[in-house]
Amino acid sequence: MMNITPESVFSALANSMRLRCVLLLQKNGELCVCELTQSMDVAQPNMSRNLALLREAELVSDRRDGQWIYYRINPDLPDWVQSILEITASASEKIDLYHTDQNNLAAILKTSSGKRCA
Amino acid sequence: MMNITPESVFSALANSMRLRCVLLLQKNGELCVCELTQSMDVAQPNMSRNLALLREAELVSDRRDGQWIYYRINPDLPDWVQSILEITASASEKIDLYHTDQNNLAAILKTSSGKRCA
DNA sequence: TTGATATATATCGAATATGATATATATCAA
DNA sequence: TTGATATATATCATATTCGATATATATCAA
Repeated sequence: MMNITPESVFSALANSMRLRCVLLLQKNGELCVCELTQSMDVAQPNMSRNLALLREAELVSDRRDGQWIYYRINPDLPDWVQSILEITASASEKIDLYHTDQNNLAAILKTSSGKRCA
Repeated sequence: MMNITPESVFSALANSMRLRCVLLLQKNGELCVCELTQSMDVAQPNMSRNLALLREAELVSDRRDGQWIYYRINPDLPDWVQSILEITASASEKIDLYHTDQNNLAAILKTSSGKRCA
């Protein structure tokens, strides 16, 4: 639909919540909305809305599996976008907030062994 | 003043005019405000305002030389930001608008041989 | 069918960003 | 000094973004 351009990529990533989503997805592969919502401790409609924006920017893609909708980094991203995401992930390692998200997610994934979400 | 973070970088670049400035500066080194303004054919206060935002985000630095204020890409950028700018420049080569800016600038630099601005 | 869960969408108000215009400041040249 | 040029800042109206809330949709299980 919409072409991926530097401006569209930067606009999509110029928001803390969307950036946190992208970092979690990049590090952990596919995640469902409730896992993202719980890891980041945000309101579900807000999460859905920002995931929709990331999807419209073509940075992520989704698939339904039963009740759950799994999001992942769009596997067909142009090389330059993938490079930007990798650089961003590496630069974000110094920032506490992202560690908290990752730790929360790890706890959720461990606890829910088998069944998703609480 | 303000720390450079992925979010601050993306916010600064998530605007067409600021992105065009950054690309021109990256490709041509130091440029004064009037050169940028004329190359991009935008209003001068708008240009100054967006350059100020880029400066506050620490993506560019400036120096005064007489009546002119020259902007350049901040030479002390962290490596990861420099990498993002390089990737962006390369990805932007397919986009016409940036070529127009560059061509306009080239014409201005050629014409004004010696003295800056019209 | 009913109820529960997961997710999306609509709406609204507050906050923020934006471009246009007017004005101020700084430098230079005469 | 005066006037011209280069740039910055202030103001304002509009547009966009954002989070919160309410509601709708979709799937599953009973």
